[in-house]
Amino acid sequence: MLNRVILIGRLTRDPELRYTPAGVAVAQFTLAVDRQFKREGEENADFIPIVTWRQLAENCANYLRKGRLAAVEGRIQVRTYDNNDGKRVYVTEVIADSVRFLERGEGGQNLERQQERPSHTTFQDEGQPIDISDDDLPF
Amino acid sequence: MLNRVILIGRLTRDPELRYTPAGVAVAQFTLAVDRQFKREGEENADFIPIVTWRQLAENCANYLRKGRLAAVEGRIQVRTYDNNDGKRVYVTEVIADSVRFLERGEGGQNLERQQERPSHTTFQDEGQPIDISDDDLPF
Amino acid sequence: MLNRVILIGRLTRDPELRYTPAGVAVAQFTLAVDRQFKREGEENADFIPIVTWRQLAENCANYLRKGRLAAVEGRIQVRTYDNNDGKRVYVTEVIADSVRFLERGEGGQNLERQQERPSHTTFQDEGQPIDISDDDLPF
Amino acid sequence: MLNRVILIGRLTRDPELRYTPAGVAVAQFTLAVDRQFKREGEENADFIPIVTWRQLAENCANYLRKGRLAAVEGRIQVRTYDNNDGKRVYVTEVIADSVRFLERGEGGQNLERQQERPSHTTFQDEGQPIDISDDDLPF
DNA sequence: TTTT
DNA sequence: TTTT
Repeated sequence: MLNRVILIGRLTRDPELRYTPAGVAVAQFTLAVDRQFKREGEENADFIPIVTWRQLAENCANYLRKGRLAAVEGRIQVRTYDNNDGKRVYVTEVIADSVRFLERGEGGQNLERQQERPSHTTFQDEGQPIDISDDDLPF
Repeated sequence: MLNRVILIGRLTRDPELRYTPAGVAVAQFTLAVDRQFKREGEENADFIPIVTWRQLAENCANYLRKGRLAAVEGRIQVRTYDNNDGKRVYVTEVIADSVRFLERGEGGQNLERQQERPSHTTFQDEGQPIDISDDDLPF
Repeated sequence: MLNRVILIGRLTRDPELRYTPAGVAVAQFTLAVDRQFKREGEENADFIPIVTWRQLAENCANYLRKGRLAAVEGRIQVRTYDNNDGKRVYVTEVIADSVRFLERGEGGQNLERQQERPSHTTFQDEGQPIDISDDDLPF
Repeated sequence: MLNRVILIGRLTRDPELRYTPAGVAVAQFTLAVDRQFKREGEENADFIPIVTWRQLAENCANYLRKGRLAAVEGRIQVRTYDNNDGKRVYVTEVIADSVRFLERGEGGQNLERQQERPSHTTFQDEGQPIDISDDDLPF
């Protein structure tokens, strides 16, 4: 069925790049998406965890940095696992199939990895889902 | 910033209708959204919690039932609270501003509340967010 | 950049299936998408032309019929050509990459082609755009 | 039914602000939305006409300029009218209900109207559609 | 040229 | 009629 999410927000930290045991790249970061209406005594943003795979993961790790504005297109995924206390935990993430960098990287931290970075480029994930079980996941 | 979600799926149960202390209607239900690609030994759907407010909540409670197909438009919201063990818990929900009923209700459980129900109608939330804190929430 | 469209509506006619000179399937149909607010003396729907390619085109031609409810995901494309009077004409279409059939086909016209039709299935286009010029287009 | 469009692109010109006979503000501009895949001998962008109403129209006219990057959320609308030669003409536009300015205005043309302009602000249309017929339209 |  |  249909499951589509489009977000524009800023990264709360640099993306974290890892690899599955099978060697597939995964990058994770959190988008702070400002809310339209602000209320007293409340956060004014939603902090939404984003997951990207394969080449898109590597591009995000190479070109995105904390504070940068990005547009993310993807789908909501709900993972579930049992924690140490035997309680079921629900993890909701957006699996991105496209990430657009809305600002050029002009300085900032970790610049060394940003040398060849593009500005205003869209990166796509073109892959099918990978056959991994949750315990293969590097996080 | 931009935060938009569009889902099509089926209700896993009848919607639950409650009221805030201030008397504002809230309805909750879960949408089972089938995944595009199926993998071995895994759920083939994401179960996504939906929240609706005001008149839209009442319409959902009146006209939607377990198993029905619906299209939901809204935004991702991440709530956070500390549980009994003093652990921070993250709750991710889709706050709907429009719900479209994609099937007429023709029988099924709880029919009594469905007498005047429409088929293929879209209901909208037209309101601003309500000023409630988390402990006002009836769930 | 980002260009995303999501529509739910009914087909105004059966899809038209054609082939480019190179043998690539193209299907076209129009979705009638009801407007939220109705006004006096006006159409109550937008009639939006949809184009699908390759296997998705064949699936639409095989399983979709006039009057059926469908969800379409795609992007807006604006083609331009010069007509007989030497005037520039703008054609706006939605190029679909996914079509979901929201009703099973239970009779209706052209039933012969509907024998094996699925209900509530999503079909995807997985292809890259094809290298054709406008005069290769079979319409 | 559902009719949702999300675009990110650049304005091809400054917005044009007009008023209906009843005094309602309308702004129009065109978004150049780069295509994902480029093909030989073809435009690499779709040029999509955007219409905004009321306060949102005034904000666009005040703060958006040619070349600026913007995110637009809205719906596809197809208008139809008969031209001088008695031919039916179809006009497809995106009626925006939210426009986000993705770049601060830092110089450029027509700066005088940009003094108090915000950066990275989202403006919303909150109105119902206005009861106008096509010949009231100022364009 | 329009669907329910 | 098109933007970077």
